[in-house]
Amino acid sequence: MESAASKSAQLTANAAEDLPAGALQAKLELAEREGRPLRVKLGLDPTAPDIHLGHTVVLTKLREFQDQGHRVVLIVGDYTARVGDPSGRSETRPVLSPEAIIANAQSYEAQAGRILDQNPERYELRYNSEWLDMPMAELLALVRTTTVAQLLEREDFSTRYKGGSPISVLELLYPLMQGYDSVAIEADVEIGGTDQTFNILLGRDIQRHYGIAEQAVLTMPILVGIDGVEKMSKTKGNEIAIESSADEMFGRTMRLPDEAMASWFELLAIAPPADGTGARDSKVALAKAIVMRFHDEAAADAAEAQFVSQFAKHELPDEIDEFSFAASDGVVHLPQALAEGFGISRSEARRLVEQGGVKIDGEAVDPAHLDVDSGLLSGSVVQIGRRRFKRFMIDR
RNA sequence: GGCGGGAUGUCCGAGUGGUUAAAGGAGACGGGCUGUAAACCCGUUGGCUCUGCCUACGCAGGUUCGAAUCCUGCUCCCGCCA
Repeated sequence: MESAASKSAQLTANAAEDLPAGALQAKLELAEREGRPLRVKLGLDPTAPDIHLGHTVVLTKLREFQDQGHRVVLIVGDYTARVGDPSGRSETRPVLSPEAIIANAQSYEAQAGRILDQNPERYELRYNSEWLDMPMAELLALVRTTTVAQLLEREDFSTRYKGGSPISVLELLYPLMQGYDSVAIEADVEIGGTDQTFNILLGRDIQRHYGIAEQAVLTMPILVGIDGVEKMSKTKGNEIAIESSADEMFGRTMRLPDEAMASWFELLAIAPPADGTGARDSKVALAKAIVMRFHDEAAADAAEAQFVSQFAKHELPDEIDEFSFAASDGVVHLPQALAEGFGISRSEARRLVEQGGVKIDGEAVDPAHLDVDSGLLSGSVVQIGRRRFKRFMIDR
């Protein structure tokens, strides 16, 4: 049987920090001694309904715990989402309606099932409203576990405080509530991104105040988005959703800056190509591996072929959505048709035409001729830039 | 309770009566180059029935030939002192 030390080493291999040092290994030893699985906690912020690669970094780590026989406890922060987590943000997040939170959580759980083992032996899902919707007296008991000075140690709080930016009491409460989650479910280990380090560590203090064994902390590095700079997130538009199509996954991966590739290979636990492989080929390998993970090998090959034909050879994509346009007098005013077909404004359509960004069947549109014969346009492929295509069909 | 500061376009941020659809930056988008990378160059970035018109600088009203800029009221936000 594998030793706790080697299991621990395996789990911390691509992690950012294992706090306090050795705590994880101690927990693993404890589990062995007591012959029980560890309860490994992950808090979910139910604001974004779609799981993207950034989420999978932590989920994959949880899966490793499951594969070692431990039990994952997902906490849907339905109650805390009414507060807003200020992590890494300079401003307060908007609050969500209870309906939206539940819908998001369900969608999240369904998608998380693609990575996690949802066998009840190894998996548990809880909503923190279950215990956070507490009487005032209990809240006060929670609040007295922590001092303001402790909270202000958190970097973004202290930065904002020093800079004279607002910090609401509600935000200060967030780490306390998250910590109480660990009390409620008696977490042995809590996992999160490095931006959660403070919150997770504070959870230990709170557990101690409640007379519960302190959790081990394991943080994972943050995966940058396809812009190569910012944390992957849907609001920044730099994400790759695990539900997206093979072509989209492939294409979006290819837009990743070279410098970010190494971190993607590591955090997504994809074997990097042999030394000496060129940057572009490495990226292709990365893109294929990602597609393979969420689709299959055939899809990955197809996506690569599609990519090569479309972007290297400048051929049309295999599948082009149709757009039916209405034509009166047998003439179509292009800005209007483009606006309707691509969901942009007419002014924007005009600008694109002027800049030579609009092509009909591969021919750049002449800005002087914005009215085109509807019969000629019908059946043509209209393209904006490199990535947007629509087959225009006359609507009889 | 007292004092002070603020609300501008996707974001940040200039602008205190007149070529201001609003400097500059970021981001984004289009073109060139290319590996849908980076770097670099050029251009665009409120809407429209587009040599012009409409809308826009927290909300409402007012002064003025003319206001994001001045006045009044309102809403919201923030800091400091207590």
